[in-house]
Amino acid sequence: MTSRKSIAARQDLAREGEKPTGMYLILEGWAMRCRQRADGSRQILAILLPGDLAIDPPHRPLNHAICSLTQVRYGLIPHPHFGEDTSELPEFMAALWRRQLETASIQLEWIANNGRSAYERIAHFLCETYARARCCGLASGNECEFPLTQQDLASVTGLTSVHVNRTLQHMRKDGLIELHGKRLVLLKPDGLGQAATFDAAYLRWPPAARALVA
Amino acid sequence: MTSRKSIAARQDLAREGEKPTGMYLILEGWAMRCRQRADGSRQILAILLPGDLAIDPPHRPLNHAICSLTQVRYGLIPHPHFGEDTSELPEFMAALWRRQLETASIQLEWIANNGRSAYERIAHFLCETYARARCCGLASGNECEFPLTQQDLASVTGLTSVHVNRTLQHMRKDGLIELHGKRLVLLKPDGLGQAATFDAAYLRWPPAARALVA
DNA sequence: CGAAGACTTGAAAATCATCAAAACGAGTGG
DNA sequence: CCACTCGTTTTGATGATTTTCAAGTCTTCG
Repeated sequence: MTSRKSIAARQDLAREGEKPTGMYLILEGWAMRCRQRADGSRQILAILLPGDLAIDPPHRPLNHAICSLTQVRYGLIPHPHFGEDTSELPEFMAALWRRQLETASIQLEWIANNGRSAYERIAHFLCETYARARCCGLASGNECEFPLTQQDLASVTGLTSVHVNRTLQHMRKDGLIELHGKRLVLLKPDGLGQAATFDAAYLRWPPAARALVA
Repeated sequence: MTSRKSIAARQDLAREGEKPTGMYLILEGWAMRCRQRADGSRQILAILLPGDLAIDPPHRPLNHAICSLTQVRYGLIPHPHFGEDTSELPEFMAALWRRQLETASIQLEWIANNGRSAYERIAHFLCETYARARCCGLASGNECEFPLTQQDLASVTGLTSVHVNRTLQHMRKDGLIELHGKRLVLLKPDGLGQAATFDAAYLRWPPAARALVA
């Protein structure tokens, strides 16, 4: 890793238009891929948790930004080199490849959001995010840190914050969740999963990232 | 490549629940990733054109099917092996890696659909698909083959076929497209691109696939 | 305490879904 | 060539979902 940096909440790790010089490895805190739209609204394209890598094509301007949600510690790892004279460790390449396949699986699941209702979308995102947070050791019991505002949830799901608010109230009335003060509690994980048709199988959690962090 | 196969239109190359034994390389024809939902409706998660690779985590059941849209010729390539004793060609690995990054870029773009209106979604899909088809040599002038029905378009965009129909009529009235008989014409590519806020930069087209096919 | 951001609420309007039926088109067999 | 069928496209009417706008309340934090 070339460097380790720290950055405050709600700042850019990389801006739209920049050409990434490496892969961003999140060491601590929450980050996201975030696109600014012409009308000023934002669209969140991915959530990055500790251990996650933001890998983008090298030498190409990003068409979105990579931003912190909370304070973030991160590292910038040079892009791997696959040429004849590669000096990369094979197990590093293997970990990277698995990671990328996992990322693709998560992205497919987000694409499936297009066919889901507001309630399903939000429920699915909460299930996924909780599961991922849990695997980074960020959850205890049925509870985890959750630094997204309802506005952020709206940017994730492509809904308005007003509708997110009402849908969350609906979920609370259904006794599925608690959500306040940057903290999420799954009161009925199974019920929520059912509402979201959530099946965690697409989430694999090899501790590849830990090898990279070490 | 272990084998080359041919399959009729609207058949499964791989079914949900199967564990893929390799990567599906499309040689000819159109294919898709397709999820069957509980209520019977389908959701199209990706379109696969000649030269495209469907790569999934090995040894894990697919949570969706890979199906043909038209008649398809394809090959099944063993998953790459990254161990110490890897026997893969470095340029093969490099091509594979670039391919996967490209796929991730396209997927991010589809995720952005969550924040788009029906008109934008459809316009964006048409732009992207035309651009990709063009790069496979499947387009001439502003015209290309387009084997998706309006029902398929609905499955891609997460809309109903009725609404897709009305939106297409709207586009025709705007003089942007012609679409009938499995053929798409972009009458005003720029106008359509503008309506979709489409920027082709995320599509890179290294002829990597050709190296794989050869 | 004050200010800024986040959350909540209500009413009206736009978008999109649902249901049902009709028109169109391509292919098949008589 | 015609009649028939099947899938696709088109149309209309109605209803649900979601957005928009605007205002109010609640938290958090300096």
